[in-house]
Amino acid sequence: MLEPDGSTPRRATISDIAQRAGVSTSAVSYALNDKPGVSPRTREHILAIASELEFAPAAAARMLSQGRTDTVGLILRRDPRFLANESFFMELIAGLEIGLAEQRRGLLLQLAPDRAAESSMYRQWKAAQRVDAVLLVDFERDDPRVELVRRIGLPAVAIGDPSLTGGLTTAWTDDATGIRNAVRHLHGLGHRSVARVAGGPHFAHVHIRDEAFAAECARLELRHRIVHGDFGVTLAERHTHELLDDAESGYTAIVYDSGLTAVTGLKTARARGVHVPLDLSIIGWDDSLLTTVTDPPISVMSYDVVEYGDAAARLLHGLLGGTLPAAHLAGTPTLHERGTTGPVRSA
Amino acid sequence: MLEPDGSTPRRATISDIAQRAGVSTSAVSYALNDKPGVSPRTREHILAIASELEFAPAAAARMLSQGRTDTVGLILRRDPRFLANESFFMELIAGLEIGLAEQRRGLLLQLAPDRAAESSMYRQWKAAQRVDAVLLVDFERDDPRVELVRRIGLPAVAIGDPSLTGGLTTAWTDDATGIRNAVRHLHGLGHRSVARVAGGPHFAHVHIRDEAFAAECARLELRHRIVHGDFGVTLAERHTHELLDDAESGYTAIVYDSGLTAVTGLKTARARGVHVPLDLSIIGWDDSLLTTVTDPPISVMSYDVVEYGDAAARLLHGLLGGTLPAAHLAGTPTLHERGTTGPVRSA
DNA sequence: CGAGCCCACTTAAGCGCTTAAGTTGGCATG
DNA sequence: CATGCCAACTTAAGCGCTTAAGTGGGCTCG
Repeated sequence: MLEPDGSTPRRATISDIAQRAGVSTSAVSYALNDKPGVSPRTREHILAIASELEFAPAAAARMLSQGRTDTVGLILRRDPRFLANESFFMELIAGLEIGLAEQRRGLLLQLAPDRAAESSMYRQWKAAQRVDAVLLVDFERDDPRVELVRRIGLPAVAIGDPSLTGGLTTAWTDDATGIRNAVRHLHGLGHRSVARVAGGPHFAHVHIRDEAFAAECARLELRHRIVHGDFGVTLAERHTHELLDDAESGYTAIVYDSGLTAVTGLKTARARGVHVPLDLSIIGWDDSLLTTVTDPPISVMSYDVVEYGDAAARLLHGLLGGTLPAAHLAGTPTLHERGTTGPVRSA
Repeated sequence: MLEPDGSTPRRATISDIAQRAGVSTSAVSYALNDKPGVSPRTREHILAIASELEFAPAAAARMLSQGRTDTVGLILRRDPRFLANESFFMELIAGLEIGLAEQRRGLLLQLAPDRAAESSMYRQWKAAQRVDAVLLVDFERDDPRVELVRRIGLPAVAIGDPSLTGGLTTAWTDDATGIRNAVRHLHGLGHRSVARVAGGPHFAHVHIRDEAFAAECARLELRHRIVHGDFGVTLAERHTHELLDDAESGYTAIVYDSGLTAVTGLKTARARGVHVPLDLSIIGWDDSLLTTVTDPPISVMSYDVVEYGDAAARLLHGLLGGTLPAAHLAGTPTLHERGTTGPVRSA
């Protein structure tokens, strides 16, 4: 493909095709886009030449004249150093890619250090028409992005609970039902005093799990308690100690809000000589290698995140196709029982 | 920002600015791009109007007339389901983003199911001028992508060992020196019989580590052996058993090629009643949560992957700026000693 | 004091597509 | 056999920028 002089050849344009085929560029355009206006014979001829030249329409030219980019944006507002700790994002991205690939759309990825940077990036993308739509993750309560994308007219698909996405097209997982099932399961095993080590309460999903957890415990008349941390190791450890110190309450099960905190809880309990699961049952959240390599492996509430991403991509396709915004349930976390849950040791 | 009728306002173009400022569009263009041709007074005036209108140049128009997209592409040829297992990629992406953000470039991310799909995506990107350059990861020996990007004239930065990237601009980490140091460290601890549980031998970095490992062991007159797997749990377990079964060789240390395999090795040894690190020292590769949550935490060879990505982004900037291709050392894996390495138990 | 020069602009062309609005020539129709 | 119509095209305009090539007026300088 190199020219005699060693330079890269000029890429083919529709004009080149037109010239070779002896037609106008518009005929070529019609043929390539499968639109009426050319005879089957001519169309085939044009298509043949196009493929011979390995033609692909210049993305920029298409964008400019069509006003669409076939690209969607995703901004992750996370510390780059900790991003990799959450396999959730990588799985979500994987799922998104699967869905987007089918739609022949690309994914423009960006990290933002803070909320201001994130917002200005959305504005920027909108103003520069860099993306056709965006995906919103990591919802918080009263998330300002809902209002923002609406105001600037940037199509968006939210990945989070519908109660917080303000009517945007939403892909969600039913965490409330999930945690209710977790509580019920523990209740069934004989646990009567359970705790929850939660993430930051400003996160929407944390709040939702809080409410459902408390409600279900109350319904089943379980003694219960929730402590809020930040998904980090330090607080998870401290909170686990706190709960285990509380002999009066005698918690026999703890539900953690992530895989990492659950692992931390397991180690902490172990270090105190508390046997898991005989003395204490532990349930984590979200499946990952982390929770499977411990000894014993940790029982977790989880759902298929890759599929979740795929579902979001489909919703996005619908949205851009004109479907009206709606929430779409993409899964309910299910208990994957492994080695850290069991019946209460008979007193 | 909504019009009275509820529709989104038309975004501002340079014509709008030109009109308001009472100048031509070219004057606006010169002003916005900081080029000569407008007086400071006019420039300021134009800039003021632009910011008032929240103007951002249409990316597509820019691309079309400039022939550049300010976007770089990254294709990951990995099974979406397993992608998240390697925190490496997420960290690398994080690093890339840091570097790219400074250059005001975006990252177009794509997953590919196989090599054919990957190759055709590069061609596609090149033909459609979707990206200015690409980043190449996961190098294999005789990697066909080196030839491909050269032939189609797609600027590329390779992330891998220079011996395999065929003269492309390359960011690399010195795995050979890394593993030599690991071997030396073990030797210093008194180990005289060491093994290596490696990943798939078609991977470039695996091969490089193999060679350096063998050479260093030979130099230090250590009994040694390498077994090749696939970075997966099943083979890692089998191989660990195999090595520990080999009483004659009496391996007292095993170096694994990843975090996951090291964790697997630790579990396997434990299950056999082999004490780590008293009976067996274990070294993993690449830092991740996985290796820190085990008990004991695993000693690993690692380097700063985020920085690695950042370095790659910088190289890319240079490449697009006309710097000649060169290899750039971005780090040497260093031993992070934690709980799985120790002196040989005196016999 | 006129020639020439340069600064600060404008005009116009072009990037590679899409698409609305012509323009044919062939055919059926009354 | 003139009329009209439709399929199969072409022409031309436009998307929103960049930039090479003008243009005119104020200035310097001999």
